[in-house]
Amino acid sequence: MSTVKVYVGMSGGVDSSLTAALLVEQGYDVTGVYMKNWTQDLPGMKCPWADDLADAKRVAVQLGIDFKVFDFQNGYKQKVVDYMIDEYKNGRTPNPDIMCNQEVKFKLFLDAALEDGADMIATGHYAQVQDGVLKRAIDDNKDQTYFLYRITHEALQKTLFPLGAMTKPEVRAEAEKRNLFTASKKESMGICFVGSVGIREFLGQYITTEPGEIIDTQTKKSVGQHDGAIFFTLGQRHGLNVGGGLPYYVVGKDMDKNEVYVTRDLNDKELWRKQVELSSLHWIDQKPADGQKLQVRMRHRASLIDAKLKGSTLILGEPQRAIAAGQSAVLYDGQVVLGGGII
RNA sequence: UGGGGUGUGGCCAAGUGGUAAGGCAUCGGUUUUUGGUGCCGACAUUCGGGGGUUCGAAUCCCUCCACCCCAG
Repeated sequence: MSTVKVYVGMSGGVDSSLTAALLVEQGYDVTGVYMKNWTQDLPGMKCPWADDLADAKRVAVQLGIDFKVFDFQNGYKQKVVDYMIDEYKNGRTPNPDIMCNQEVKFKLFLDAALEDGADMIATGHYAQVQDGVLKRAIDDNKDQTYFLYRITHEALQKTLFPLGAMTKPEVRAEAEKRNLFTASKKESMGICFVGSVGIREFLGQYITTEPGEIIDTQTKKSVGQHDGAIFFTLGQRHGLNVGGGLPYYVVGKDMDKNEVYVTRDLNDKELWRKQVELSSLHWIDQKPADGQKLQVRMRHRASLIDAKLKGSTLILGEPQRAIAAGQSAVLYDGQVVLGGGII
């Protein structure tokens, strides 16, 4: 039988570098692909993508595999960046990385790879896949399934996650053992295209904002002014610039009035939810039964908590803090990722 | 220009003779793919101004200034 052709998404980090190395060792016909996503080139700001591309290429050369660059700038801008900006405009708090996986990595990239002759794709995600079923990674600490719940069953059938059974320290060690150029590269964080600018400044470039009142819900009085309600999300503490006494936390906002509501009460009802409505439900394999006992993760790296889904209402076993509209609830049945929805 | 009160870093606030707590905010770092949270660190040579007493004062005295309350 002929060898399976796998296209590996290489970001220039350790994880995807080792992913490619492992696949080569396992006998696959590997091609490295750097996805050129949309970035914002600001004067005076150094964009790391060029370095990442160079790193990815360097590793590919090291491994002796083919290397390509796929340009997804337009798709990425439309599906991820614009989505994010729109959500913020509507007063919500989106998760662009989930959208990036759904729309770019496991759609655009997958399609482009297949078109280019690949049989499968692979990425350095910490997750496991088995017969099109997504499962949590062995390394609980690194599990990235939260970001992957909106991938389709079909896409997963053509996907490999070679790192799913490894822990991060093992990955580092194996990368070092192979002298991969990226072995000790620092972990990347934050929204890639926003870079070091910060979400505030980024949004500020696409949306004109006006100052508005910050209102204490306990006293109903204004305690200060903000520079745009769009910049604040549920549970947020910093950036209000209001001093004195105890800290204030955002408990809500009114985009039309451009008002941000805050409280000093850590137990404020708005801050703790035990029930949330989900929309845009997505199931990888099949929908769980109504009322079935499940586990849910309300944010990346949060622990799994018991929950039940009735219709589109998610009932949590214990109250969760600062569950903002636009964020995702990802449902699990043990190790299996069922899918989830947007709050 | 009658009586009372207050004035400590951007904000709140300890400290009443012994050489400026703490909190909030802010800034930086960190939590190893979102927002946010949390955590760690930095942050007043100076206590409304000016004199004086004292070995030594934010703390005592004098005086000026500012603000608040009550009265009229």
